[in-house]
Amino acid sequence: MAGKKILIADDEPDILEIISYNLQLHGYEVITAKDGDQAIQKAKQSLPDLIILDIMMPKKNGIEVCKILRSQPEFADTIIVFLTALNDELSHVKGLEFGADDFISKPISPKVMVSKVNSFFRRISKPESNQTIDLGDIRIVPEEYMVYFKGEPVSLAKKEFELLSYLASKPGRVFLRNEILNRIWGSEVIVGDRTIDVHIRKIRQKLGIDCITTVKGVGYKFEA
Amino acid sequence: MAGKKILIADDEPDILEIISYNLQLHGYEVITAKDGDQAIQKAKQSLPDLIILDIMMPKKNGIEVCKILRSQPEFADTIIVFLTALNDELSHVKGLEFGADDFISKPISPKVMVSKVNSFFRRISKPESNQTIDLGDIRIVPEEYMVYFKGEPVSLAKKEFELLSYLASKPGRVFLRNEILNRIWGSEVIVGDRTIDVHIRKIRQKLGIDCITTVKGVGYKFEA
DNA sequence: TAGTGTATTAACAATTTAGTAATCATGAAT
DNA sequence: ATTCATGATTACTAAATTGTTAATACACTA
Repeated sequence: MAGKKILIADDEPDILEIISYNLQLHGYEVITAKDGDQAIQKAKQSLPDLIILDIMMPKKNGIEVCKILRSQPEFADTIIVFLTALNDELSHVKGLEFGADDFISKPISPKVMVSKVNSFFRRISKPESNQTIDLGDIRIVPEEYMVYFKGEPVSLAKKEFELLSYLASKPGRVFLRNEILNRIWGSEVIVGDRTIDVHIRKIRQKLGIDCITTVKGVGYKFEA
Repeated sequence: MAGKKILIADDEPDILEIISYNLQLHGYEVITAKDGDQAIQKAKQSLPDLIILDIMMPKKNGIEVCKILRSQPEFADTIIVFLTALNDELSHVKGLEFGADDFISKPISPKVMVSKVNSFFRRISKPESNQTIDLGDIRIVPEEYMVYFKGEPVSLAKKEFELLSYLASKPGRVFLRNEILNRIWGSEVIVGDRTIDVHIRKIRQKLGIDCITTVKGVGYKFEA
């Protein structure tokens, strides 16, 4: 795990200090930020592997920060997690809707924090992009450029296939329109606003079921 | 895929019955076992090509069975997969540690099961380049530089033969145009854009059936 | 309830990509 | 020397994919 960079943004200096001390002890390189704007600025500057955002922060809150970062291509593979109050279900839901990968509930002990962080990296270290994805009735086989729904082969066009694979790579997680554009079309190409929608539509049509959920104003997510 | 032997071990007779019925329909020979000990005993006796183990079984659980089988040389090349509850991450990790090749999540429909099983065998089908390839109506004999369609010899030119053999070496798998160029023409030679197409066309013509599927924007794949 | 912003949809246009047939170059076989 | 098969190229056609547009539909807010 050594050498991984972690950015932590929280407006309470005590928390920042305790957490960063403990993460450093375990060989992580820690960058801190005390508000939303600083978080964005430092993130761009140091390109961390993991970003931990408190939801409640001055300047910009965690969700806004996440949204902004996620729409930049360089943060496509960065793990972003939120710090939330223990029973703040709402934030949990919203967070996933804005492209977060996971949550950590406050209050949290340093020990638990470290072990969670470890597990993030463990989990991430194997995102084999052309591995078969298997979720209940839907199976996506990149090697064959084929999707199977309840065992029946469904043939999707290239863009459709790429789009579906991308969304399905992290079921439940919302991908912002910008993220999708960056990933599927590349950051140079510019396509119209409705292009994604149309491809999504075709996928829904061909698969026959709606495994892709729209999150208005944000993006799309895959759900089994 | 015909003639492949599959051993299924599960303690629920219903599951056993449904799955084995469906696999038999597709030409597989199925052996069943209702607990861990029986699974081991029947595996040794019939040497199946694929073993499907439920994790939770009486006598010995799936992981134990897998461990024991893997320690015997005759099961080194056998595909072993686990049946697990959908989100049982732990079993997944443990399973891989003990030599499982893959997982099938429960609940599973017969159709999905059959298509997964098919793809296991497809994946395994050895890429020995000058071995006779035998797929349904088509037989490719490298040492004769000959292809037989329903027993009738079809003579292909060298490039055509190489191309077909290459594609047929992994049925179902899509080969990118670039992969094909590198393999058949070599990386130094550069040939025009339409060259592959023309050769593909000749193969399709000579064989009379379309066993080669085009994946637009990607490449070609062989399908029986 | 009208108004705003956003997504869905279908029809269409543009573009990209593959299929085809004719042609040429090469070299082996007659 | 001529014929023939192979393999590559070309220019053209056909088809599928991909992107755009414009007309709704939908949800939320004022």
